[in-house]
Amino acid sequence: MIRAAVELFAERGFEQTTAGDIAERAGVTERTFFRHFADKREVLFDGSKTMERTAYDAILAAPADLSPLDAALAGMVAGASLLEGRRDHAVRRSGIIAANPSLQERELLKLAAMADTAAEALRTRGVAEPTASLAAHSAVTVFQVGFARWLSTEVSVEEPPDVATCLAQAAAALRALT
Amino acid sequence: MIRAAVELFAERGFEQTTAGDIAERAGVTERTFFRHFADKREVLFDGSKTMERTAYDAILAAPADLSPLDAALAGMVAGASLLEGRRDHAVRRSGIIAANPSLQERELLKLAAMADTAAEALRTRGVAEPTASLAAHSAVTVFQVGFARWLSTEVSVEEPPDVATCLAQAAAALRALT
DNA sequence: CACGTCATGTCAGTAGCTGTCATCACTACA
DNA sequence: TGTAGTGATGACAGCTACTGACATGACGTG
Repeated sequence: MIRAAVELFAERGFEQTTAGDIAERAGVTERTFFRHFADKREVLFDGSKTMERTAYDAILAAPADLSPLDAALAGMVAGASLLEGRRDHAVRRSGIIAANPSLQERELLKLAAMADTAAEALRTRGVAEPTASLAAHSAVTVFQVGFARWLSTEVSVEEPPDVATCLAQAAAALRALT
Repeated sequence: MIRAAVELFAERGFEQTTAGDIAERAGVTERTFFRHFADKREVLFDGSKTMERTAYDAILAAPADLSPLDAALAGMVAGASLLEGRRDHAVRRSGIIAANPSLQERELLKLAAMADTAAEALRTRGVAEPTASLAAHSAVTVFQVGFARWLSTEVSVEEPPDVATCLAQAAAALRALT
């Protein structure tokens, strides 16, 4: 169903695709579609929970002497690494989301959830508020900026971009702010 | 209509209130409601455009020797100042939004729009990417954290909290991250 | 072979939202 | 004063996202 949805969204656009269309191409009923996905948008955000947990675990597993921001960033790198081998898919998905405000909303909600989870992990590490929230949000911002850069770099210049490298660059730019 | 909507959302909750209910209490038709608001959620985000523009103008008007982050923060303070005298309303609105994920999505979209606008203002000031985006997003994060703190401080302790003060505290905590 | 349970199909219904046309107030201008 | 244009609203039909309820069939377990 995910594959069917991505295909259709890419062909006709998100709004022009009905839930029935996706179900039909996937060979199931519309009702069945809504039993697997809470709503039509959710079909594009299947792996978000996994990424969230991965980041959470990585933050807890980070060396104890890391600063809150560095620990949160380690979580982001771990989460982003999950997509390392699937750049083409990520690019197409990103294009679909960029073309539709309601999908952007959903993406922002997922990122906010990741920030909340990261803050929770930092608190478990003993970081107090509002430092935990600020570090988590900052790390997610770095994730956004670095990830976008990773997606936008041309592959034609045969220099295979690395997610972790892009995030590190964004992190460096963030530190330069103060 | 905005007043009618806020009342009903507070009484029965967002999902339990239909667009027809709001329209009826406001003395208009459901169709008329949707002519004024793009969707049911939008009724809670009426002033967001104004705040966005205020922040944009303030960033452009900020002293030229301010750092990107400080200029962006000046914009946030200017935007937040619009709500200075309406804390009670902001608190009630915040409670409604916190109780509904789809409203949180919309709020995140508005904040992202503010971040984009702030980044645009910074670029106009001559700030390059990705510094502009990072500074803008960081400033919005400070806005979120500081604003939440402003809303959560008890009024009973007769110490009238100041929006700008709350934002300044959050900004200080952000700087302490690095 | 009987039984539970789990995924799916079917059907009816609600609500968010949109297009279209008619109506009505208000304004401008002859 | 009359008339034409403009903008807001009401009325109505229609589509689609999503949900609840019930029936059916596959499958593993005893």
